[in-house]
Amino acid sequence: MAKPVNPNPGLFDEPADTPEAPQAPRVPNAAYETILSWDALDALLAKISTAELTALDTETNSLDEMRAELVGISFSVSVGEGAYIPLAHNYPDAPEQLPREEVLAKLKHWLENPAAKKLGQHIKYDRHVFANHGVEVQGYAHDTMLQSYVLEVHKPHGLSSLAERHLGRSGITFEDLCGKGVNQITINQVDIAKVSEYACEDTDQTLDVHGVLWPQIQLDAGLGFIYQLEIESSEALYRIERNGVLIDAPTLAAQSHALGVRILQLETEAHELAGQPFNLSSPKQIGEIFFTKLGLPVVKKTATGAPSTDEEVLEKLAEDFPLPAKILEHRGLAKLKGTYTDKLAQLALPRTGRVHTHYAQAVAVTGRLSSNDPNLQNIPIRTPEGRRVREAFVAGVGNVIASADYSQIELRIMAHISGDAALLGAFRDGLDVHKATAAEVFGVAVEQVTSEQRRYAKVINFGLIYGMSAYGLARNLGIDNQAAKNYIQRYFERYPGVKDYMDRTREEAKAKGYVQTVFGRRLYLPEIGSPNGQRRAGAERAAINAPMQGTAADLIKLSMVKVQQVLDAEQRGTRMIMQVHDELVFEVPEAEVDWLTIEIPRLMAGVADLKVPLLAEIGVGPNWDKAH
DNA sequence: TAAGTCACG
DNA sequence: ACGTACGTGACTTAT
Repeated sequence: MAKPVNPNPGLFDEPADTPEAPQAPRVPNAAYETILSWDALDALLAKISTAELTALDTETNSLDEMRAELVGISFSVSVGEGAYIPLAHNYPDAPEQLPREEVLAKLKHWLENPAAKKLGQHIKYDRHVFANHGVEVQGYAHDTMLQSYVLEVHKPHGLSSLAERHLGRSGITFEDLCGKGVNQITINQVDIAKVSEYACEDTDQTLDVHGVLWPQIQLDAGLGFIYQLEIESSEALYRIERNGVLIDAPTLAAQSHALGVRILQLETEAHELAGQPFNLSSPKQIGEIFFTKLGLPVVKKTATGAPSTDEEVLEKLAEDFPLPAKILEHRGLAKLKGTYTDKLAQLALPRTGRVHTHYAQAVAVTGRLSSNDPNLQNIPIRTPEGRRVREAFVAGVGNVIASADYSQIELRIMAHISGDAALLGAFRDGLDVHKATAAEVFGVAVEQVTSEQRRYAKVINFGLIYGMSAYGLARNLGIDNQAAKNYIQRYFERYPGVKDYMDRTREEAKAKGYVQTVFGRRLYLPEIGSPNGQRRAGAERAAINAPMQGTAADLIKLSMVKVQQVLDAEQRGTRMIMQVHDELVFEVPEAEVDWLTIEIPRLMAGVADLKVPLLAEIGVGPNWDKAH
């Protein structure tokens, strides 16, 4: 039977998949107020000044937080109520609004007062928006997005999802207001009454969601600790994003040009070898040329059954044929040019030449950050040509770049959690851990370990962190299954504590449906009980990896918070400018280099007292490449 | 919008 | 017998 058409989607939709969600009656709109006079603003200010906690939200003309301008501000101090101050609605015949800068001047004291406690959904964004108007908001105590991330990392964290899931409330959507696709308009072009309803609903629902989630967090000391860490990290991340990183555009342009010349040359050569023109960037067309026209052997297939042309396949085919090598080189260079050397300078702010990434704090299920627009966490380093991109990450006049990274952080965490005596001993003795592993697995003295054996041990150690199988290890080392099995068996004989940890973790995941980091972050594994063996096995591997990756994420967040706190307290000129999972990058006045090279590693190593020492190493140079 | 590929830790 | 290493984001092609 066909569902009846809903004339007003979003407003009256039933929550589809949350039978446990309570059904609250829709809030009467009468309690939502639009502020258009100074008297009304004064009354609002009086109200929020005495409130215990105020939900605060901005409406803007852009999702790009560095460029977004305020269109209006909404507030709620009790559930069911709300107030909206329209500031920059400029459609034809829009009512006269209070002047934006004067309103902000009036609100500035309250906004910047740390004692005036505030709540928001994704507060890092709003911090940027206010900062764009010269206001540095203080007193942000809560963020419902981060509450959800801490409590239910595997579920969506958008406000509308939270309101549906926890309150059974729905509301006006952004698309209802502004449309979508090419016809989408910005919120300043939308009727004030409609936006007021929408904006008040946002702060109202935020306060309402907070009332449900915050008590749940308070029930568990570990979750409370992690939540506080997330709140403090949010501010540190805001500072990093705001600082941005200086990009040397001419260097990138020169690299782009050189890459372009070589790419064209490779195209010509590839077309000649193929006997016809084709698009070297199209795996489909490569497949046709390789496997249909030239009759090359199919090495492996993709997820959808098509013959694969990925790097591994091309390497293999390049042993016997000339064309795959051309494509391989073309792929690499086109990736560098298209993703990095062409793009990074475009994303810099013209006035400052700095790029400002966005760190997503509630995306990665392990507790890690992710970085986007641009992603500064996947800048090349593994090949010499790629690594040159890092030469374009530079410091301003009188400054240098410093990079501090945790050494072997995940293996150290594995040693801590497992308590394995041999692994703990290796770290306590300051050994080269891969070499030590090789000595154990191959049964030779540490001094006798060959570079080949060390390389094997390194792959094994990585494999352990990823919850490897013999099959996976065999593929990675290019050895047969039985040999891989033997290595793993040998490893577990030498490091029985690690074996126990792996077994315990699988059991814990199955019993509880989640695993935890050292600091109490929970990582849910919905597929751990799946009847599908493949999915279940995947969840088991994730269960083994998550405590290590997640604890490492906790540690670097602790470091970011601590380091920023010290930089502020000592009024240093050093600025934190990037985070890359186990690495923090700084722009440092030359006069502070001596201080920083001692103090940052000390701070990073000191954020936690584990059964193994933490080690952070730091390098300094004129650019990010030379700082390693 | 999905698929394939590849950049990072 | 199965057939994958854990976690991300961006680009290009093709539908």
